[in-house]
Amino acid sequence: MRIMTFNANGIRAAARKGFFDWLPEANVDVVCVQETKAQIDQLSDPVFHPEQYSCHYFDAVKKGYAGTAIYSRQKPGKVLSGLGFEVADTEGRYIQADFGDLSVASLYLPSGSSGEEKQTRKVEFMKQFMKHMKKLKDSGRELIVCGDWNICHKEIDIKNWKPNQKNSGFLPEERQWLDELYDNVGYVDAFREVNSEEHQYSWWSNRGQARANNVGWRLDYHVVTPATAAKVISAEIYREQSFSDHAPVILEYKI
DNA sequence: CGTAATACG
Repeated sequence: MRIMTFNANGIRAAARKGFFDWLPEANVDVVCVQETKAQIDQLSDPVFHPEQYSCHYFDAVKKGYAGTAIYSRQKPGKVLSGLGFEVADTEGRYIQADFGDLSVASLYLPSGSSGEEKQTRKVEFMKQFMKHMKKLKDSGRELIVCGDWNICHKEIDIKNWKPNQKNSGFLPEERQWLDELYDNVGYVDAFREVNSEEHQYSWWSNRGQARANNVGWRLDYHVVTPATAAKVISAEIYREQSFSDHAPVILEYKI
């Protein structure tokens, strides 16, 4: 099973740049999209409902903002939208599709980079989301939470770690929250199971020549249960595919 | 500076 996570930064913009033309070539079974920045009535064009896939969108109430989606070749047994708290539910930040014993989710964790109030909201979301992850762990289901986590975990995951230690996305408390998720709650950064290379980034600033020079951050993860981590075959970031300021990240699993 | 609607990342 091949699964992609992709922050589209506007699914309509990504479509114009050829994302849906490339999709068949990517040959994935599940696509987890973040920042669709559109509401379902703005996505009536068939391009946004590729034929081979069962497509589910979860939009923000606010127009042109946030939103997640899941496309899957197999029709999900069940789709869950939201998490039961305000920010997740009104901003379309979490959608989960269940396939038998396996759940695959698309997460768009809030960004805190545009000010102190946004950072406070992000931290509050993180707190609530940790509870959700603990609950899911206890359910014993096999789980793959794909998405834009908006946190860089380690020095290896960011080009310039030193000057970014006081910037949202690489704050010590954010990195510690991921430590907690991995070391104590028991999840695994699936990408790092098979890929320990440096310079593996999934997001680059639009400013300057950041992407051309690969001055980036790894923010887009597949966070999985240990049993699933043992099934990772390969992990690749498609930096050359410029549909968005994020790159698609595809993992292949023995599922 | 790009995306999409005048904010947000």
